[in-house]
Amino acid sequence: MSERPISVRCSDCAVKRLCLPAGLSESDIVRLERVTRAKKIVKAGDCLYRAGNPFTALYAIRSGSFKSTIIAADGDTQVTHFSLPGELLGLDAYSGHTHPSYAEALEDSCVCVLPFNQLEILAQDVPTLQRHIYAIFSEELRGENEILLLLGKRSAETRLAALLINISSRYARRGYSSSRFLLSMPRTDIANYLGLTAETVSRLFSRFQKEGLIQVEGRDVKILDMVGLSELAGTHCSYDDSELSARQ
Amino acid sequence: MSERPISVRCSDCAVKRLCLPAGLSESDIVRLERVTRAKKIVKAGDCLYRAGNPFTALYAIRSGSFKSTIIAADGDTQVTHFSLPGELLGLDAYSGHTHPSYAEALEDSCVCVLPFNQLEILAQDVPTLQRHIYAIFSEELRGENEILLLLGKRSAETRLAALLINISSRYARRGYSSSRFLLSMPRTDIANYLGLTAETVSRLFSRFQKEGLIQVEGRDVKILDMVGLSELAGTHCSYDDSELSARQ
DNA sequence: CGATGTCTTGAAGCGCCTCAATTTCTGTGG
DNA sequence: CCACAGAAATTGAGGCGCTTCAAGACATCG
Repeated sequence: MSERPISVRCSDCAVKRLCLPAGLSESDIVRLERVTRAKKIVKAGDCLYRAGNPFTALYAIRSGSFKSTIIAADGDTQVTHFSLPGELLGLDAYSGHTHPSYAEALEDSCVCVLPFNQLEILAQDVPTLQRHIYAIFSEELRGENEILLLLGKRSAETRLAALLINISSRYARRGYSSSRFLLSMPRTDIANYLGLTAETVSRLFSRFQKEGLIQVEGRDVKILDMVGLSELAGTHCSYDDSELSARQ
Repeated sequence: MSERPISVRCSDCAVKRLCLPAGLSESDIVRLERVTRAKKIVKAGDCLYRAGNPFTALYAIRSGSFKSTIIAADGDTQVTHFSLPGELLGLDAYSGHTHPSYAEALEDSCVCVLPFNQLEILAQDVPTLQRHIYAIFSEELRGENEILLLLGKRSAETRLAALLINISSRYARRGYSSSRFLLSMPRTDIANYLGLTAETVSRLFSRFQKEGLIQVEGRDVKILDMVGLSELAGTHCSYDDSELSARQ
């Protein structure tokens, strides 16, 4: 896990529309760049941080993807998030001064290191940034509630359909195809995240394919019937406009 | 749902240790009081806000309790939170400018209205308050992850045991008994929150009683074997130190 | 007092898990 | 390049935990 200066600026970044620079003025972005200078490469399977590590910074994903997990006292593990470029990691660590969760790279990834005390000071000075940070926290909470609904009330097929629709729309926001993508996580992680077993997830993938909803080959997923899948998910594609929109 | 000036100041408030004033200096508390002047009485069964209502303020619970729910497109409901005095409501509303959830009073309750734009301005000026707000957001996220673990991986008995331990410790923090309390929510809400049915919850209450872990009579709960219940919950009483501790 | 909502208890059914066997994929070294 | 080992994914059969459905007990309130 090397830490080296990679000369990429926010204003050139592929995900600036989704990340902290969103909505900032040119000059404020320049100030933000001073905070986001450090980058970190995390290889697939390595952890960006582990539970118990001191909290010093937030991390913005530039490329790659991560899974967040917590481990209970008895060793039981729960995958709580899958994170894509432009999203922030570490938000849950502020209050306890240590990370309560693990962030493991699902593929070779690159993140911006955002020392939180510097970000805090900058936000004090740049109301737009401050509001954006609130919005990210708030949006994160809103999203968690949707997952609670999924885990609390929904059938296995609905859960998987909802995840596929969710990932699809998040890829779309990033300019990738919404109908075809490569899942960066293994079936076991999907199952764990959805509160299911890998076997059930595998069976569902097969069933969805048989029903003509998707076409799968390992982690390569093609959505053939977006409407049908959305109906299964029960969200009516609502994820499309559920991402953060921190206007003003 | 009346809105009237009730002359109570933060410095006199029963839950100031748990609420926004925590850690603030005398003079900063005075400034905070100017923001928190408005109170609102919400009668049992009434909603403090509903999904779709414009977001204008956060609410700090002074007395009583609330349940937060979201309603899916198909009408399915999920209880996402039970909130007690000193806790904040409305945090999930910031990003979308409207509340995504409902907050219904479980009993006659009183809240402080915190107009968010005023709070924002004050926080800009009072770093301790700013950090406290971050801490509350962050803590909230951390808590949600624990619930995900509960819903994703735990058996019905573990879920209920964990909820009882959780509520017990939250009452304790407020100076009430940790071993005996009155649940303000009906079985259906508990079941919904835990992703179970009311019948299952009822059966578990009966079983816990038969096993000598608790003594229940309707909503009146007495915990007879805190250690045993904690072991069932799998948390080893970890909820005790999981509340927000927004030092510096 | 009946009406209504909450809670409890029982019996039957189903959805997902568990266990197990096989196939496919991935990387590694000969 | 192929052989091999280990992991990941698939598929099947059986079982269990919780849900569903139904009936009754209990409390509260007009």
